[in-house]
Amino acid sequence: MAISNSNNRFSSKLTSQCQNCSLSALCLPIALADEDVNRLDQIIERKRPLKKGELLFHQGEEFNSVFAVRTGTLKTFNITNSGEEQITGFYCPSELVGLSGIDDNHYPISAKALETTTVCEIPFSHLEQLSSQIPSLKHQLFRLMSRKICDDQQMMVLLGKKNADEKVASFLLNLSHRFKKRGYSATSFRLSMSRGEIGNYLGLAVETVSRVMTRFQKNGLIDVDGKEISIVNLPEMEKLVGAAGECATIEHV
Amino acid sequence: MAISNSNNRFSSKLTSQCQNCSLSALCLPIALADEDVNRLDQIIERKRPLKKGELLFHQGEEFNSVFAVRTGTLKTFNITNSGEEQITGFYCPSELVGLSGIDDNHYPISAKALETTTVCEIPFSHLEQLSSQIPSLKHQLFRLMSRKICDDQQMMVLLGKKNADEKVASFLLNLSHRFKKRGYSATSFRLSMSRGEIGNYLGLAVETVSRVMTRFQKNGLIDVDGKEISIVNLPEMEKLVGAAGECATIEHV
DNA sequence: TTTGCTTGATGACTTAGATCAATTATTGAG
DNA sequence: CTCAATAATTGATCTAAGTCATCAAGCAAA
Repeated sequence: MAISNSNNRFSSKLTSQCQNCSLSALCLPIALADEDVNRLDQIIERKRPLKKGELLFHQGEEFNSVFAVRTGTLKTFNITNSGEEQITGFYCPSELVGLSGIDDNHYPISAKALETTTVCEIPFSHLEQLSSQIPSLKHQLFRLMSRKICDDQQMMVLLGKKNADEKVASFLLNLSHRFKKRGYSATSFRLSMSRGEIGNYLGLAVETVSRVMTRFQKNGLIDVDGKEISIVNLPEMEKLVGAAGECATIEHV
Repeated sequence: MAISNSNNRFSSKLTSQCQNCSLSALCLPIALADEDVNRLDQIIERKRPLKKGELLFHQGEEFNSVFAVRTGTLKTFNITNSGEEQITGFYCPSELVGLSGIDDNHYPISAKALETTTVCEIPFSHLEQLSSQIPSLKHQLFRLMSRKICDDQQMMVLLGKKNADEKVASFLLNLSHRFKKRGYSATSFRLSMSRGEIGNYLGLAVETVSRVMTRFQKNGLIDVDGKEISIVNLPEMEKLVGAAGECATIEHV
């Protein structure tokens, strides 16, 4: 029940947010055992909201917790030797941030709020301990990490092999699928990141992102109004990306 | 003792190969408890060697095991919708392949031998079970997966932000560090992959890889003789890549 | 040894996307 | 609401790296 409100803490009833949480697969299968749900629920801290631009954690900081986004959006990035920022991911509600810090006990990236954002903090040592007692919890953790590896590798394919059109289309469809999975519209949503951030993430210049999106609109693939996006011709977009089939692209957590 | 010979199975003495294995951190801390080492050792299967070009597992196949490379080299790749191969990684002795299959119980990639290669097969269900009984084993598994996430993200930075020179230099230094870590020369080694495979992995055309390496040689950075590589001017190469500092680049498992 | 067959190197040319520059929208602080 | 600051669009040019083409060097089969 990572994403429930505190006043539900000791209730076995799940809030609607919980049901869409990436941790739900982690919580729900064991929801029957109220005491387990409560044990998990009790290690989770709800933090005060982050304002736009605030850091959740920064590159090099000691790792203690992973975080589930409750509302809002985060980006993760690292600062390269040449001082530029390289965005490595965007995190929507119900997604988990910080797993890369487990290895050497320090976060290798920073996480920053793109808008007002609330998160659940899950102290990793507690989670790990609890996972010893609840095998299905441990298995879900392995699965989550495996999924992340899978997704990152799809991103490598995108960066290494795709052209600008395919990159932008993949990006939009990926967001679409993530929204849909959580019960929001798959065809109409708001981008919480700037064009510059999209370009940075996709390995493209801002201008290229802008041009591609304008062209997509001209060709009737999407409808752009600032940060509001509608996918008008979903099949054509999917054709552009190259249909489904690849790993967990579509199932991006 | 993932990488020991079978005749050492019931001995608590670790072979030298074991000591350099990525699983050693996973084995050695518990080496004191002979019975634990034996328990781990007993679930591991040594497979017959793979010949060059043979598949260890293929994209879509049911996931059952992760594999530790004992000798030789593997590449992992997936076939994109357009039918091209995209290489996602190279695996040297002591490195672990297959973690991306945990998520949906099927490997999302294929793994192929670049030369005669032997691996230890570690049935994941057994490993997971054992990890319930040995907390340090579980922790090491989390760390290994976290490390992989970290490394893949560095690869994303490489693909998204670096130019051809930086890509090739990063690649060579990464190999160098991995060899060094295992007690081999950091400055002189043999590439088991073709120029084409390097290019595919780095998001470059074969010709570009070839030209960059030739230029590096002209500038006295490296010495190339077919697949044999010597890094002549390590400091200059490191400067080219942009020094250390980033995540686990240098600590690539 | 000869005949492919594959891999790598190198030159000539092309191009996708970057960079530079100038406008035009948005945003948000006071 | 107003105005500076920031973000997005659009056009003109430039360039890093891709593509195409050729040749040389290994290597394997016969």
